[in-house]
Amino acid sequence: MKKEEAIFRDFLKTKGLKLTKPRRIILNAVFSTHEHFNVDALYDIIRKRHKNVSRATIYRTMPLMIEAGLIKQALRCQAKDHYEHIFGHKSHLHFICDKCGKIVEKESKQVEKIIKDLAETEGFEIREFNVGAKGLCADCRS
Amino acid sequence: MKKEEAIFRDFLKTKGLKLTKPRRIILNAVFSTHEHFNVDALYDIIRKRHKNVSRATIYRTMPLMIEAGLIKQALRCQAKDHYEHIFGHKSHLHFICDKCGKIVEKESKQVEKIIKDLAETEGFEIREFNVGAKGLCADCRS
DNA sequence: TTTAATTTGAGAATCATTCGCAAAAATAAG
DNA sequence: CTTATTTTTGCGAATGATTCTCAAATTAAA
Ligand SMILES: [Mn+2]
Ligand SMILES: [Mn+2]
Ligand SMILES: [Zn+2]
Ligand SMILES: [Zn+2]
Repeated sequence: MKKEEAIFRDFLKTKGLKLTKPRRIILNAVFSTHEHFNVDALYDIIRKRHKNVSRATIYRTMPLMIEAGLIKQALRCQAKDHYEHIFGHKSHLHFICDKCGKIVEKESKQVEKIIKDLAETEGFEIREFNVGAKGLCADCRS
Repeated sequence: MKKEEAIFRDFLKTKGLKLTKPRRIILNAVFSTHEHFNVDALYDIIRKRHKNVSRATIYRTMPLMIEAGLIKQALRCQAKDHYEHIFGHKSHLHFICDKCGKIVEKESKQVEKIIKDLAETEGFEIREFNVGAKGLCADCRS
């Protein structure tokens, strides 16, 4: 059993929930990608594998995987929520190109540290960072 | 004429657009608040003043005011886009409480500087920062 | 196998935002 | 002050992502 599956199973158990077949299929789809994804993308991946899971179930599963600490809401693009892995990935910030939609990722321990400190002085408990900027990517500028 | 109106008028002129009555009403509503606002909130403010502007027009005006540099998309809350002033306000980051919805603002020149530098090395031109975190506010933790 | 609790799929319902279009307003010209 | 041209507006319909409802299916326990 893959590590993320163990994490998910354990999380579900603490909530009195079950690691069902559809949930396992969704989990595999989620961790088969290495980019940002949205519900429709997962739906397509699952269909291509000749599995069948309804969109409703995918929608219902995202918050569970977020609460389990496996994924997070990364950004909103084309009116859709996009997610990304947390498990096995470093935190980073996003530069989103308004013109072509491209997303550039950058790491910065510093930014995160500063935000953490600010949160602490405020008594705020951070669950999910959301750091980035919108604008024009290098290609679209020229 | 207030400064923001002059800015808006000048911006519109460069685009061959007109500073109409509805646009002026919306502008006043926008700058009558000093908090984050959404389209419905503006609609209510306008109605209370016995003016009448359709939601469609408000929706159409937001992108104009953004491009004019007067406001920005601040965050998304309860499935609605929320905006805030840029003109006359310092840039800041948002801590959003998942439980009660409260938003705490914090300034940090440092964070902005680091992000700017990262963008520069990437050749990315920033138009709008989006920095913050979601979690639990001090009140909701206890 | 029986039972009780949870989950699922299908489609309907929501709801913010966008669109289409004919009527109104703004601006320029005469 | 007209007339002509362009832009804008309001209305309501359309869109589309997400959520909800609920009966049937699955799961795990007894
Ligand atoms: Mn990312
Ligand atoms: Mn703010
Ligand atoms: Zn681009
Ligand atoms: Zn709170």
